[in-house]
Amino acid sequence: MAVRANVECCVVQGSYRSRSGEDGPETIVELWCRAREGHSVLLLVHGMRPYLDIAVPGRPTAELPEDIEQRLERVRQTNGVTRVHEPQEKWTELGTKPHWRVEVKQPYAMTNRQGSGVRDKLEDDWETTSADIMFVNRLFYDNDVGPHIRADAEVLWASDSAPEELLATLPETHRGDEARTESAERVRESGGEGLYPVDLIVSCNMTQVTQCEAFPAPFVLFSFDLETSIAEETILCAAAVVQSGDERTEHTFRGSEREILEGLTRLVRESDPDIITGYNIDNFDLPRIESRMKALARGTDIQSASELFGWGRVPVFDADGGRLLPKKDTGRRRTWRIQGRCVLDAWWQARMTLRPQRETLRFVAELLWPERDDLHKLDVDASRMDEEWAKDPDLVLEYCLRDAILPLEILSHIHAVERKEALAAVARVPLEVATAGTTSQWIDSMVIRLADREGVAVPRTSRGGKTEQIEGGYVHEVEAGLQPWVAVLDFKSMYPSIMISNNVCYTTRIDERKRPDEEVPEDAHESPFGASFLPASSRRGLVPQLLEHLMEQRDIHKRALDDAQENGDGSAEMFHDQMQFAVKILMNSFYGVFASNFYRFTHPQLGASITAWARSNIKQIIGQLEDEGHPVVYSDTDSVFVTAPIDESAPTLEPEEGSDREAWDKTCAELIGFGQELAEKYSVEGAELEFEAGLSVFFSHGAKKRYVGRKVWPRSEMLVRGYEVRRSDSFNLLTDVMTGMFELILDGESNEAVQHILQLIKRVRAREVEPADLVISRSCKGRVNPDGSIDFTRVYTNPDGLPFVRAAKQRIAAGLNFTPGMKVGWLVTNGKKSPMTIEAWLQEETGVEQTDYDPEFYAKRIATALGRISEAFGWSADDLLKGNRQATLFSF
DNA sequence: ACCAGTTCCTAC
DNA sequence: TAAGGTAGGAACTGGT
Repeated sequence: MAVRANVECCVVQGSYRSRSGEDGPETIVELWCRAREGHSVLLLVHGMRPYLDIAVPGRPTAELPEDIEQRLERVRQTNGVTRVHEPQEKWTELGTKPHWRVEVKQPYAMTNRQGSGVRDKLEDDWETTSADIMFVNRLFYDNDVGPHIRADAEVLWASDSAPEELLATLPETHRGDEARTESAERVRESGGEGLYPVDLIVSCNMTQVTQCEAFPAPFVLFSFDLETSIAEETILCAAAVVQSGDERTEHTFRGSEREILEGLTRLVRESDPDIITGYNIDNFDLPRIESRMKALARGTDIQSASELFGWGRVPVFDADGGRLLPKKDTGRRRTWRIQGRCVLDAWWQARMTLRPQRETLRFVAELLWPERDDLHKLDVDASRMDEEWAKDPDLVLEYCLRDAILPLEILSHIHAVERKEALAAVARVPLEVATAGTTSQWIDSMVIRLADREGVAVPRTSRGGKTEQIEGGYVHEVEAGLQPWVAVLDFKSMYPSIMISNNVCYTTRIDERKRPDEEVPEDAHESPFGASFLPASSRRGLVPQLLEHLMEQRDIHKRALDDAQENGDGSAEMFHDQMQFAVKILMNSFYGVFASNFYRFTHPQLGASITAWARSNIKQIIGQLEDEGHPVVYSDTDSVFVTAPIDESAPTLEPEEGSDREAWDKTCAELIGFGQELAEKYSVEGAELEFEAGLSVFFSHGAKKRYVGRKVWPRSEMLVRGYEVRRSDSFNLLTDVMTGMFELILDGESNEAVQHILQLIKRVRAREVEPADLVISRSCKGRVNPDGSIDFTRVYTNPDGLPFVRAAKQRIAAGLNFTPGMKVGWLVTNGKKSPMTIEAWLQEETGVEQTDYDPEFYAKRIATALGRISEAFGWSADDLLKGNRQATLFSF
């Protein structure tokens, strides 16, 4: 008798299987999930059919073509087509017209090669839509669910790790190791591949899969690291750490390469992780395991290969063994695909969230945990791994294990898993799409399901080439010098707001050429660009609907976040904070996707209109403010920096602790009042202006996107934008001295600031500064050749003219890892030559001290960067280098 | 000394 | 091929 169970889980990844049964072809969706209670689940979903929609090409006609029946009959007779549904009206760019849903045998029948797929064949006579949707996505769209689902399902098998209460309800034929053989057969009967390496295997119909409220799923993480020989390409040893909740288990592997790889594979299959991590595993460890697996496996025997690298969450004993092996996807997908799991590389996550100056694991560990020597102490020279391994294998193994632990620490520190799960929940995609997918996939997930509900046909992603660039945001000129008392105002979610209030959407764009008979109401929204959009009363756009919903969602999470903070509920606080952040990210992604020239619901007029409205709004406000006597000192896209009308006798410096603050506090209050007043005055429905910050002083050297300010509201802090201080390709010494300089300038001590610089330049020339503080770094591209070497010529016109390419080449020559896109550091050893000579900075990895640098180069570079700023006070870069001023134009 | 071209990184 | 956007500053090379 069938036992049913209610499962609440988060979908990690989905896939599908095809079979032909007695009732014809069937496509079964496989969902790999982690249940709320902690066990892993494989869910087989039945009842879905692959399909596409077809319509008569061109503008809709009053009558269908006379031969429509014959045409449809030809469709029915097309090889691969199993059924044609009754027509439904759907909106297209050319008007609303009937669409027939065409079911096909299997997903592959849609697009199989040589133009013989159903889609290709039908395209000659029909307009095809909904014809490039990945089959698994259909479950999420058609059922309107996200990653957190509830399924009322039949239990096919449960391991002993499944929840006790569930096991108690199961007959012996359905549980534990003794029931493996017959259970595997049962799973196959239900369309699965056999006994998947999970805790619970269940099956249900798509109607039994419903949305459940998002919850933090107790994912299992697997982090690993390899140490490899530099001379031989072989693997010397490996370490892995499995994390489940707060528990961690550590494992080390040594011996023959075969033993190491088999050991890792057994551990993956036994510990059953959802997420695979490590440091730069996408570019280093996973490719290395693959190449060693190929060298060690017996020919092309899948069985033998899978013993070494069968990390996929599918049964081992199966003819269809291709899914057992991880694969680097075709195309330029950044990460690997491991069936049933997702790869979350700590390197990439750290890079994106921390923007470290350098990207070695050592550097990131030191950045995050400066006090913890045990995490970044260097005891092994990575560039001499063979010698180190020969000398002290235990030490190398210890080092390897530490490098397997660190990625888990990094992911946890930056809440990477929570962030990805929240993104998945808001975009309503499997976890793997949140971690490895693209922005347009997230937007697709939100837009397509709404389009389906609203009867809008879903066009294919266009393959058009480059089109003309659209005009972007407006940036106001900024004058060099100090400006006291400035209020910063900005539009709240400017682009989303514009899209909502003007009903901007692919489905609302008025196009008299494409739809000449469409009624154009008087109150259409006409953008300054010239394009027009229907008012919401005629047709509400998909995008405005989605954005409005997201805005509401964000408010809900923000309120829940406040409540959680008040109640001291840490986990709820984390959850709602991640959710509101994910909503923000997704809201801001809409504009970019719709302004791109390839997205399926795109038209160049959409992006151009949005930015035109934005420019018009901000310029109008600037004009009004200036007319009213409030000078605008700066503005960028959605912000305005306005001089507050504050009496010249008011203090501009915050008084010392304890001294009389009355005048200061009063002035701050005036500034705040002014800011709030402006925000209220200039806010209109759909274009809300917010008082963002109050600055007691603002400074720029006169370049757009570069400024600093002393914030007095809402918090006291220094605000810096654009300057070297913010840039990851600056060097510490410059960053530090510039930060100090800004502090002094904002305090009105520009003379003092200049004196500091002069002294620093002296110290640099006397070689009295730490070489580590002079390391410059930039990211470096490259193409990996089949043999693993890097080709720089395919990405750079003159690679050897670029210092970072030379630094990358030095790294490679030293036997250290280089992966395209990674940041490389260097010291300039002779700046007089052209190109300058440099030395790659390898000290963090080799432990070998590097002291050679060109003092004059650094003196000059510091003088140039700081001179731009001190120029406002009469000190040019040359003056700084000379140590005195020729002529005094100003006095301070 | 100055210029054009290439490249990266940042602000929105 | 697969793919969110534009505006803008600055460093450097390799020329005149």
